[in-house]
Parts: sequence; C-alpha cells; structure tokens
Amino acid sequence: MDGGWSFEQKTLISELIQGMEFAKQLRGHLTSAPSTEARDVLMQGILSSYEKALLILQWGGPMPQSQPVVAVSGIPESPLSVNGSPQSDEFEKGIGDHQQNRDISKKRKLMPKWTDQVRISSENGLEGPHDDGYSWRKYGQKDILGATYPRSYYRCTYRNTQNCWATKQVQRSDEDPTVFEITYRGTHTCGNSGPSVPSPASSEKQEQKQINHQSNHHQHLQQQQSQEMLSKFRAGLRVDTNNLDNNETAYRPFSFPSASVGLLQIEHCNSSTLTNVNSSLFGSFSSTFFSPSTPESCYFSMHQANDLGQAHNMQHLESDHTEIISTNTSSTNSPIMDLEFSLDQVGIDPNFPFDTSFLP
DNA sequence: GCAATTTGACCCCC
DNA sequence: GGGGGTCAAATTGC
Repeated sequence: MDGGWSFEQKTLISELIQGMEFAKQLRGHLTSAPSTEARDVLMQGILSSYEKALLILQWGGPMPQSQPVVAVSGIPESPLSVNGSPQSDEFEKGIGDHQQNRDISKKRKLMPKWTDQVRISSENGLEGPHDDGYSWRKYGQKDILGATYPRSYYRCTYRNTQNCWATKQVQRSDEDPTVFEITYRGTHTCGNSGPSVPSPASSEKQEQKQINHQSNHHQHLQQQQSQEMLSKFRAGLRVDTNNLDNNETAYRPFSFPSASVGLLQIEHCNSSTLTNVNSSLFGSFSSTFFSPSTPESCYFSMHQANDLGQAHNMQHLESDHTEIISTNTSSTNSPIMDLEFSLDQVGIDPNFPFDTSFLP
C-alpha cells in the first residue's frame, strides 16, 4: 500500500515535493515580477518544506526501542520519556520534590536552544511579530540588566495537559526595536498545533501589545524611533536587512535571492544527534528558515555556538520538532539511513540544488 | 466562570 | 550576592 515507505519517508517526500512546487511557482513569479507578498508566501512555503524535510532527516534517528532517547534529541522533556516508556510518571509525580526540581532544572539546561530574530513587517505592523503557530502562555516577565526592554517568558499552553516543556523567551532588540529576539528552548511535544496551523489566539500578539505599551514607559525616544520605522514600514518600505549581517555573529547569508528579512541564530545545541547532520546538508540547502506562520518576509542565517565547539549545523523549528518527535514516537525505525530513494521517483527536479552528498 | 496575564517573590546558578 | 528563570497568587478579560 505504501510501497514500503515509512511514515517519515513519506512525510519527507511530501515536504520536498511541496518545497519544489513552491520553488517552481516562485521561479515563475520571479520572471513575471508579481507582488513581493506572493514571493514571500512562496518562499515561506519553500523554506518550511525544506525545514521539515531536513528535520526529518535530522531527527529521524533511531527510535527509543533501539537506542536511548538521549541520542534522539537530548531533550529530556521529550514525551518519549527517558526510558522510552509512554508515560512520564516520575516526571509528573515528582513535581514539587526538590530533587526532582533540580533534575528538571538540569534537564532544562540540556534543552536545545536557538534564537529566532523576527522583524516586524509592513504587513503585520505591530499586530504580531511572530506567530509561530503554537499556543504559548506567558508565565513571566523580567527586566534584564542592560536591556531596554523586558524579557517575556512563555511556555507551551499544553505543558500540564500534555507534558510539553517547550518554552520561549521574547525580547525586543535594543538596537532595533522592530526586531524581536525569540529564544526557543526545548521542543514541542504536545503536537496540538504547528506552524502550518496558525493559532488564532496567539499570546504573542498580546505580548506585542504589552511590549509596545511598555516601550511607552521605557524609552520615549526609542519608541519614536521605532514608530518612525514602523511608519516607514507602513508606507510600504522594507528595512534593508543588510545590516543584519553585521550582527556580532557571523551569519551566513541566505542564498535565495529574493529573500529579505529575518534571522535565526542557533545558540546552543546539546543534542548528540545533531552531530549526525552533515554540514554539507546545510551548505547546499543554505541556512534558511521561515516561520511558516509568519507572513513577514524573513531571512535567516545560522550560527552555531556549540558547547563542544564543534561545527554542528542544525536547523530548528520547534513545530517541526513536534512533528518529528511525534513521528518518531509512532515509528520504529529511522528513515535516515534508508533514504536511497530516487528523487525522480518522487518527481523532484534533478536540476534543483539538492545536495544528497550527506546521504550514506 | 474560566483562561490568560501580571507581577512580586522565590530559587538556582555563576 | 546578583542576575536570570520560574512560580504562583492576584488581577484582568472574554
């Protein structure tokens, strides 16, 4: 029925095909020079598809039945649970116990962490800087030393109900108030939503409101500057993103020619699985990321700051983690070593710059 | 009434 | 000891 394809493989193929379709459409758009919004949508689709595909490759490691979960993600909060049992009994029962809390704290430190820099776009204005499609609940806010704007802390709404320990921190950039630095920690294990399923009640919109409100109190001048920029946005101007490349970290520029704004910086990654990701994979795909539910154009490049100092390239999209993890949960073997399928078989244009050198 | 947000306090780590 | 992160009671909004 499925020709022997695993679920991951089919998903991967589907994502690649979809990405290719988007690319073809984009090519047509580029030649006919339509609106930039259409391009953005297409680009977003392309990158989303590749992102998912890559993560399938990346996260599609051996299942817990065959290998420790640690090798899958290094994310203790994975619903797979450390011992692979379907329930995290200890985890839930132990809340409140000091030792358990300490363990949780340690585990949190081991969570993969990456930063997504999102710029407010002309389309979105102040309404929503970055709706990643997940349902977040704000649980704290802090004034950070040396930072103009406070940092907001979010966790997954389904933390208690589905033991989803994904969190994120949102902080408005001092240098550019139109840029939000969103630091994700952990991956979604709830599977309740994802980038492709925009959350209608995004808490970030409220956070945006709040941040804007706070900016009124914090820095009047900066706010003026921000509003000035926003008014420019609204006037149809796009902020030149070239200066984003001048960030303290060396970013690899995104190779898609028409992409414009956005950054994703992976700051920390402890997952041992990531070492399996061949850098050539990303070299060929370029380091691209679009938050699929973020219509604003955004381009990102990737920076690796691994504790081990190794060149572990990785692309993260929490939603995709959710997908991958849930996928892994329902499967027994990783597809990653069985990717010897023909691209022609799935209709992928051989001319498309798809480097398969990473495949075994 | 319920869910989300706010905010002061607490905890942990450097 | 201080800063960052989280908790949880109070508050707010729907």
